[in-house]
Amino acid sequence: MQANVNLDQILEELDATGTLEGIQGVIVKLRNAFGVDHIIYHWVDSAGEQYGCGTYSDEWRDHYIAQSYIRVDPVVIGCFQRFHPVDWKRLDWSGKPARAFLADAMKHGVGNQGFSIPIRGPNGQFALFTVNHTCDDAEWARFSELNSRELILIAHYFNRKALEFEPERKGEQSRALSPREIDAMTLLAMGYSRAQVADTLAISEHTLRVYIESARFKLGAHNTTHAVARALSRGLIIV
Amino acid sequence: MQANVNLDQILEELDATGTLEGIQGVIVKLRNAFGVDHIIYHWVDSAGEQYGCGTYSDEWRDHYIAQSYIRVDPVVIGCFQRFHPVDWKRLDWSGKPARAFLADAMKHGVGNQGFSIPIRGPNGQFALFTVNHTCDDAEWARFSELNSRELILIAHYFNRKALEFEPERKGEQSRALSPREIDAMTLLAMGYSRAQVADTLAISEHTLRVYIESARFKLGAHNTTHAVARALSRGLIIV
DNA sequence: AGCCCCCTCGCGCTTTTTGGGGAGTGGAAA
DNA sequence: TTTCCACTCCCCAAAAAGCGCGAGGGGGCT
Repeated sequence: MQANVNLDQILEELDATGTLEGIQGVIVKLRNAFGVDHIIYHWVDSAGEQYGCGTYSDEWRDHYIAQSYIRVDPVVIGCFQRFHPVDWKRLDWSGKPARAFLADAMKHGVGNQGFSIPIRGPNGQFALFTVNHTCDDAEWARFSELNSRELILIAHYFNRKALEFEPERKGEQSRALSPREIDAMTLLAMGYSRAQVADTLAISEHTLRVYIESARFKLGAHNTTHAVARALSRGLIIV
Repeated sequence: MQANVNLDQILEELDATGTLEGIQGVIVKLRNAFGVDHIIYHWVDSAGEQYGCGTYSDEWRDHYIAQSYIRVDPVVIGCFQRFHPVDWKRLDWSGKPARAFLADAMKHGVGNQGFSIPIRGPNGQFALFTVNHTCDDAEWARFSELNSRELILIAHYFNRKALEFEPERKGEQSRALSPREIDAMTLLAMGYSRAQVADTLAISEHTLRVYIESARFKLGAHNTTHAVARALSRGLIIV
């Protein structure tokens, strides 16, 4: 295990690729460069959709999905509440399902040492970049200390690339909301009732209603809650 | 403007500090090291609370907050929908309020060139790390290309530090939603009416109501729309 | 000048949502 | 074992949201 990596070159190659196969190729190169067992980029969508890319065996990946391990995996759970990269040893493996999961993972060739970086994008996107290896604690500590910064950057670039593959971002361009509509949506998102919003904006409740309906129409929303949700996830309003 | 920075040393110092003043000191050092006009770390809370740290003048900061510029600022709005660092020139400054904001900003000593990095943490936390300067486009392009990676890393470390200071993170760790509550919130955010949600989840509408109320309670929300908005901005659900 | 959009306001009506109760199961943790 | 919590079901009255019909002034763009 040695960190003999030309970061620039790898990031450039990642940047240049336009296919999933290309990304997979970069991952393999990265693994070889770092001299570790596995590198995985794991995209987690809360709708239950997952998209993975990495050097784990196909069996393990399929097994992971089939078992819904994502709801058990301490790496995912732990990283989801953290910001900084985390060593697997510092996670909570005490639960019974967690230990069963770990045993199962090792049986499928997952190494005993791991280092995962949580990454978050717009609209609640969440992903994990993981480096996995088999070695003793001291060696692993040395490795992760040496390379953590490079790995953070690599994780960042991977996610940036992954977001490019996100399908619907470009097609769905909605008209921008008017200032009053933004006010209305914002206050509604803050929990105000229509009466309170109208009062806050110093307009009649009917006028407010017009704004809400107009915003709903522009956003293609079925109801107020939907409109607020869309405005939020499109970044049109900030609460 | 020169990039004569000892990244390791600065990050170490940041890591070692335990006070806001210390962070402020690191920012000033960073600014001097990079030789730019301003460096700002700007935290935007899901409750609308802001917390800033940087070299902008106090007047500008207070003015920014007083004017609720956060809802106008194209940097905030633009970064909120993006993942990768963004040059201010690539943002949409066409709106009238945006231009007024820009003029106001420049009057308060904000430079014409900027480079902002969006950062996201757990529970929908969002922050911006910004480098600001006054120079021509070519020089700025050279600078940002040279330093973008270092800046990403620095932004990452700043946010990590900022999360340590977050007071209520530990106290007000809003209880996570139960699976059914997440289902309910998600479907509501997708625009379904209660009847449709109940139907989709194959439960009675009354039962659904219990979930919604429970979720509302857990999220400290005044009404359903508020609950959905909070769940969204905390990253508990994704639409 | 005409068009389109933004802002503002009115009344009445139907449907949906909400808030106040209460009640029972099963599983997991203390 | 008891005590939580998640999950399921029910009634009723009040509040809120949605939908229909209107109306007019102002600003900007072509």
